[in-house]
Amino acid sequence: MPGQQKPTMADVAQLAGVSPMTVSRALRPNTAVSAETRARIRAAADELGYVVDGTAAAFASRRSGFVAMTIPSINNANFADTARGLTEGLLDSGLQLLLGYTDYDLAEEERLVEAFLRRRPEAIVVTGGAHTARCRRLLANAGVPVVETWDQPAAPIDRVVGFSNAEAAARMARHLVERGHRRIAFIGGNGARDTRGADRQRGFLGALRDAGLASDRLVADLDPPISMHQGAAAMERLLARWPDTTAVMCVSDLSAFGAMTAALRRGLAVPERLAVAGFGAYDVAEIALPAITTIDVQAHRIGVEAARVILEALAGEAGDGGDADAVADRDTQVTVTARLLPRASTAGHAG
Amino acid sequence: MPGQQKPTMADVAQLAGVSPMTVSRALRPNTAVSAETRARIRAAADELGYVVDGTAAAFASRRSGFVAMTIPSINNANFADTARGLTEGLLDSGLQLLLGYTDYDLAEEERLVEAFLRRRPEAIVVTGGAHTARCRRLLANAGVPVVETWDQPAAPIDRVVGFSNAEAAARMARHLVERGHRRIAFIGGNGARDTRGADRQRGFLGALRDAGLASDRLVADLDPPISMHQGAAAMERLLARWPDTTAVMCVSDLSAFGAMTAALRRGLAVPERLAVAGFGAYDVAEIALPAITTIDVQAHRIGVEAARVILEALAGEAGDGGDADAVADRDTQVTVTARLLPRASTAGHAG
DNA sequence: CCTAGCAATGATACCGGTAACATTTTGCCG
DNA sequence: CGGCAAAATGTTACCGGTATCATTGCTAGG
Repeated sequence: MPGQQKPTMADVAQLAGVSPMTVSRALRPNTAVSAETRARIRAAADELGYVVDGTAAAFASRRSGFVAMTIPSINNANFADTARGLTEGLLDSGLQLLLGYTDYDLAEEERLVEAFLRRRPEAIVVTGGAHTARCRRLLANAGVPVVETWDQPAAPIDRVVGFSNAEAAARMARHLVERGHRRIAFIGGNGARDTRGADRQRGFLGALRDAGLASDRLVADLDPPISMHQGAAAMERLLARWPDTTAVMCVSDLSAFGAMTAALRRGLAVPERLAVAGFGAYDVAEIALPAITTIDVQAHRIGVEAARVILEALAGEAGDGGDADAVADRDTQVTVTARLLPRASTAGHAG
Repeated sequence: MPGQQKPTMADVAQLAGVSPMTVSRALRPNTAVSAETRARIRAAADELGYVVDGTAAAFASRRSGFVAMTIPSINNANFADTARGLTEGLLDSGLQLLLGYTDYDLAEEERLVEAFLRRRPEAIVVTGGAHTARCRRLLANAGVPVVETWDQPAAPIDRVVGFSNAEAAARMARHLVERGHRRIAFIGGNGARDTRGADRQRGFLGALRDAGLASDRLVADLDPPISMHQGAAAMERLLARWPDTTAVMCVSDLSAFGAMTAALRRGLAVPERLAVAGFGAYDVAEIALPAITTIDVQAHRIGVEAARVILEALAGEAGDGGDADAVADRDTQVTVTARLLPRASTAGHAG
């Protein structure tokens, strides 16, 4: 068996008594081949154990069948949900997802985007609106639809599916203020790497100032990906420095859970003595005891919408193309609403 | 700008005053090109904004540069860790990971494997040793190294990097028995879909019987992926049916965390009244209050080892090939040790 | 000074499909 | 039953690199 080569389309064509072109058609959907011929060709292919060489097909058709996506971390339920939504949204189109993670590093993102572009993807999805200058240039010149997600960049490269991290975090600040808190802190990350986290921090602290409160209670030197461990450690430092804090928002639910358990271990009652809020609507925030107030950014939906935006862009390209500029913003700049989910960890009233 | 086509190697060659073949060499590592020529070609490529067409390169060289991997769920820290380990292990080789998830469905795995094979991957990594008959055949005939992970199949297709789920769970059963527990339960999943979970259940219950204990306290009708929510719901049912249970192992840390919080909400002290154990060494198990006893399967290492196994297989292939059969089992059948991590959730002594 | 041997580069022939257009067959209608 | 449009199939050229082998120039050793 190992002696013989893989069969090609020509072999199948010969066995089925048709031309290679007809085989090519028969093995793809939406092509004009009679049912009888198609069945015969399928049988011949099965008999030979023939599998289409996607590499050759991609080369000949100038269509790779790939959609490339970069996310900061593969090990993150939020981004995984977005990737899942994108995969699902692309399912019927025959497009396959090429996934890579940047480790929250823009230089790594640039390398990854460059590697992806070699594969001639038919669209590219990136996380966030912050990129190196060269990466921006690569994306802009790629000649395929680009979707920035999880953010609302001031200067989008092309399409956007996201929300305002700053505004969502500001809403959480107001939530805490409304519950009577006055000594409010934020636990976040090293903004240079996690720009979305930095946006949240900015929005949160800005809202505190707008409410006339101090915004200096800040522990924000964690390196992303920000983990439960880091949240716990940050809470220790926060309490050491500002022991009279009554409420804290964390940059994600994971750090919020870590922070909350650290407080509980110290004997601080949540929410009575200390209110805790997170971000991202992870499962752990709902199941934790007490359940953690958070913001649901609809990560899965971001992926689904990104898929829709891509398919529309590709369909538009394939069409007459005359109306490309007439496409309304709502079709290329999609805002996904982030919802505040009040839970037990911020229930009751401070003071 | 949009009017002109993408430059090709021939354009770069002309600008640099060399043949296309030399350009091809200059843009790849480990090729005989003088430093001076290489620099000139790099400059020309930059000037034109040339990017190698990986599709054409893959076609011409009959090497796709892909390693395909299927995992049950993308939204799972364990499998994500394995994928990360694999990516890291392949980093220097220039191989890129093509990742897909099966949703714990063998039919879906078959579809995915088939789609991947079209891309002519240079190796395939799958999760577990259970596959449809056709999927096994596809993998066996793929003509590339196949690595089954996270398991120790009785009849491996090719290479294996894994551990015995049954044995690891049995160890946890003995751990609970040693701590004096006699009324021990298991919370698991629908075995038809999650075969590794079923192995754990089997190993756990078998060890209970070996210890002379009853093995009928079982809630195992959850559909994977088994979530925190499901763990909580399962605990409710477990306590309703067998209220005097003193210890429970869950098929994963996520369900264990859900189960534990459900018990705590009911006022059952953990571990004093009810011991809880999980599987997988997720972050949440370490940070939870109390911390959850678990088993660390070294998910990341599984990925790293799989990468090593693949690279060795590919290197062996490229070599003289005379000694292929002489490769020791330890190089193709790798066992990763699963370690029990005793924590607070099973501390103390029952009765 | 000659030549073996290696490094650097070039010429040629593909890799295995698909786009685009040409041709044949089928089906439908007046 | 003729004729024409649509469906089905075939022909041709080409996608953009790389493997392979040939060629050239140069260096080191005798």
